[in-house]
Amino acid sequence: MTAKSVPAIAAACVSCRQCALHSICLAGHLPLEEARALELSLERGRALPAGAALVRCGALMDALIVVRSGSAKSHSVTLEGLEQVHGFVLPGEPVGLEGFGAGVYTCDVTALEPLEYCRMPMRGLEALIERLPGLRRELLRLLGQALDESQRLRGQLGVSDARSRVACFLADLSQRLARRGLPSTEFRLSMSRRDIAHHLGLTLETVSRSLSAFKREGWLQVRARNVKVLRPQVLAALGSSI
Amino acid sequence: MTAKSVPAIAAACVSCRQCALHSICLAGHLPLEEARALELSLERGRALPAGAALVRCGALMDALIVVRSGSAKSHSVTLEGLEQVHGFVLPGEPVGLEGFGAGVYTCDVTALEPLEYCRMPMRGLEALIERLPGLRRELLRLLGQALDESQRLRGQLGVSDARSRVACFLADLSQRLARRGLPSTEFRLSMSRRDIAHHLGLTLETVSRSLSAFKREGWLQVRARNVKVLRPQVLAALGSSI
DNA sequence: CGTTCATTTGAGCCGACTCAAAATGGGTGG
DNA sequence: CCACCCATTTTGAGTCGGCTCAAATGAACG
Repeated sequence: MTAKSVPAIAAACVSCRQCALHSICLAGHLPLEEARALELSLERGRALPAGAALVRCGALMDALIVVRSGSAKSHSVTLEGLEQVHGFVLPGEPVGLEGFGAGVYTCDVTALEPLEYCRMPMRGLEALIERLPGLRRELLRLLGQALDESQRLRGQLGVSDARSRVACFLADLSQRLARRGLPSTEFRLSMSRRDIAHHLGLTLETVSRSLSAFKREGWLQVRARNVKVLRPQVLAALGSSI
Repeated sequence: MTAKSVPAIAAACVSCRQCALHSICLAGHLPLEEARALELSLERGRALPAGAALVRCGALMDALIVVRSGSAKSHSVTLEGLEQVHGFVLPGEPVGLEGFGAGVYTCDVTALEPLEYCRMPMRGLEALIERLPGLRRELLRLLGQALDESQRLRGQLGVSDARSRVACFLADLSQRLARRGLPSTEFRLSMSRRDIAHHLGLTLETVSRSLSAFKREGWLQVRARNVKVLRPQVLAALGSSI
């Protein structure tokens, strides 16, 4: 009695309405012509195989990239050669926003599965920012939100134990999937235990043990990378409060 | 033979040239009249006593605030009532940038000592953003930089032990003081051990023990909140590499 | 069907936490 | 100026969670 194989995250593709660029594409209160002008400089539907680099650390940030389908991990390597995983990118989410800091990407973003993305060249973006107030606001909003999430997650890591972190990770992932209209209680993890561990400041063994513990207590089914959440409330409670 | 009392961070006040708003105030390539217009809507030199709130969680973000002198801590409270300290704000640094996410501040910022700050109302800011390309770029840069720093710090917390974190904290503080032209090897900590601990995901006892260990090994002098760094390289190495 | 990588599980150890008490420092009022 | 009080900081002892090292199991792919 285990979780059955379900379509990978890659199989689903958000519509423009659910895209993080939604309010940019539709450009708030823009007249139709302006919205069209925007889509003209937007390169859509580019594809990458699993394991390919969407963004490379140190490269000039010459475009704003948003994942359209599939998933990726944002990561970098410390001076000692240890990998830190900053986060996982789901469809509709922008990539490499921290590149606005220096105009250069400061981390790698790697596809975890076959992936599609949209690309908005910076040159065109800056010109549009000048004309479109909604775009300006949306960009600031995205950055502010990313900053808030990063700080909040860091707080979590500081105060919670291993099981809470894993629960928090699952709850967050589930919630983000739900927001995209994807199945949120039964899904396939596109990242390895090692990736999860490096994201949560744990070892892969500890992540595995936590998942096994959840399974043993009947809160979820885990079989390899297939997950089925049986007690969402319990996970959410573990993740956010204890 | 201990560190002598030195002026608190509060005693120093950055000039506009060292301010994070520098490129905003001078507004890049702005004609003089525009720079003057900017300073007109900028409220400078407001003051707060130690312990007062510079920003309150949940409050509407109606201005962009930059600390001018003194220092503050950015913090919030988890659901369980545990305090998490997101960071410490030094002169010249902006405050509450994550408020751009929802238009509402998502953390408290509290003065650690008597403090002065500048305040740029959002209404005026938005109008200026429309007109001044340099201001737009600077704002995105600040947000991107903050995001990058937050992610980088989170990575540190994930992989390093207690002593490395404390060393990293001291090295970072020292570097930021130096950038402001303040003494960077001998200074007074404006925050408590508890604040440092909650910032680094440790307990206050562990922070104290780490500082004592550094003292014992001759890397720095610590006496209450007065710190004198004797071996900057060692601290930096501990913080960034081990 | 075999190879290879990812994941699970076990045993033992170490560092950071918890609980507790002593010491230090800063500030206040007499 | 001094004595006192309070909060902060330091130090100690013991426990436990997560890490390390190691081996077995399971899954994926050609």
